[in-house]
Amino acid sequence: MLRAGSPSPNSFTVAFALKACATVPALGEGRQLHSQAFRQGLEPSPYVQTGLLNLYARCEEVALAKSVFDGMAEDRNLVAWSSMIGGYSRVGMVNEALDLFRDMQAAGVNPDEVTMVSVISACAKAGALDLGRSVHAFIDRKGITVDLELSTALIDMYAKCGLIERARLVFDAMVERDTKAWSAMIVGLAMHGLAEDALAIFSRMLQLKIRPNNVTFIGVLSACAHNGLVDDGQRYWSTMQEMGIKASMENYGCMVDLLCRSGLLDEAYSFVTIIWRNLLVASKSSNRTDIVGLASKKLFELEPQNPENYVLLSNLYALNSQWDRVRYMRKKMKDNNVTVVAGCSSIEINSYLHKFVVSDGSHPEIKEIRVVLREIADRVLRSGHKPWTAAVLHDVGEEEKEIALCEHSERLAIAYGLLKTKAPHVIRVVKNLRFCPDCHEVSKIISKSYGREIIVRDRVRFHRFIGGSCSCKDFW
DNA sequence: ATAGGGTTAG
Repeated sequence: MLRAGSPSPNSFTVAFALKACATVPALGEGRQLHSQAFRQGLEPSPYVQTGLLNLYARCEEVALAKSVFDGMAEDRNLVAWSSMIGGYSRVGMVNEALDLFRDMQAAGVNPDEVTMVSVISACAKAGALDLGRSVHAFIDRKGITVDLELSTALIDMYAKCGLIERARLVFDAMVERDTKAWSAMIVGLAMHGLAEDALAIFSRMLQLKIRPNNVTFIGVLSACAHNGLVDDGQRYWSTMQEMGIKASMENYGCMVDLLCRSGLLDEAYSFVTIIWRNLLVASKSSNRTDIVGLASKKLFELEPQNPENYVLLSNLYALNSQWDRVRYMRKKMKDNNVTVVAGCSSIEINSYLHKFVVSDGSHPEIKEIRVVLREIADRVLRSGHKPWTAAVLHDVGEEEKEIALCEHSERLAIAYGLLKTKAPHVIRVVKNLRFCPDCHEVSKIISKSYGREIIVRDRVRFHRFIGGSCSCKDFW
């Protein structure tokens, strides 16, 4: 159209083209459209504005989205607010999303079900149960329609926040369910180790002729993996092929996991050679140094710049007290100019999320937090644990321990929780860092010495520690 | 004829 020279695009044309870019998403093309719109003088149109805002929000360019949003000043309507909140939610900037949600109400704009999807999904990402519950109450109070998408977001939120029963209630109340809704429920149940329920739901889904997709099978296969159902898992894998559903990288990963957990390491190895990293994770506790060596070699050949590989292998060595190798990994990272984005733990107190990263001294109450860490260490020592375990809980001088273990984000978050919350007795910590070998052991010990329940959620599922007993099915 | 939303292993 531009090449033909006529007709000239108008605000409709640009808005539609922007939507296309947002859907792909295609940031480069979108930016060209932005300048095109500017040259054509179409930028002031509210539809072009929200088109641009949404383009940047969907491309996870929150700074750009925010600048468009700020430029809209008086023209901010429901769509603009929702799109911006969705942008923050998408990149995990939960507090920003929720602040904006409050600003929106203060500005007198009433949220609708689309807005609430982003808000609920922000709570899900954060594992913020109290917030999520109060937002759900808000939805009911305002009479906002809980439609298909919002129900799915609620299922996901309750599942990720640990209330699988509530997730189930939302699912059961739905009048219409599509593939994503079923998948959210199945993945949620799998995450909680409820394989039987997950598989029952899946077979109901098939009976109702709802077509599953690869995400559904992630739930199904991980449910099998968590519960040692190798044969079932392999059967579902065939089902997936028979249904013509193309396996994603994650699906392959589930299979490797499934086989490794049942001790079938050699089968996993030959199952698919491209999933070297999964193999590396799974061979952590297998003493198969041959597989560890080969997989890490392959990994570094394939992805020399991916910090996860270095962290994973470093933690693996730390777990086996091979400190010279840990040091070597650090050096190798430095030499290859690889930097790690620190893992983050967060804890929700009075509807606000406090985030911690490893060795982070920037928290305003860090002094008090360190006091609690020391107090925890004392208690742990008194309750008969090895000095080493206690040393893990607060800063240690010895280089080796320091490398692997000092002031983990999770411990900082737990200490802060103990500092700020007397009741209820449950501490919920959300953790992003993967491949962390010692966290769950330590959480269990802290839980026992304080007689308080600590729930740690990582990307995998919940680990519940109650006074020393552990309901986690395959506690490492 | 125009805008915003949900599920993804370890």
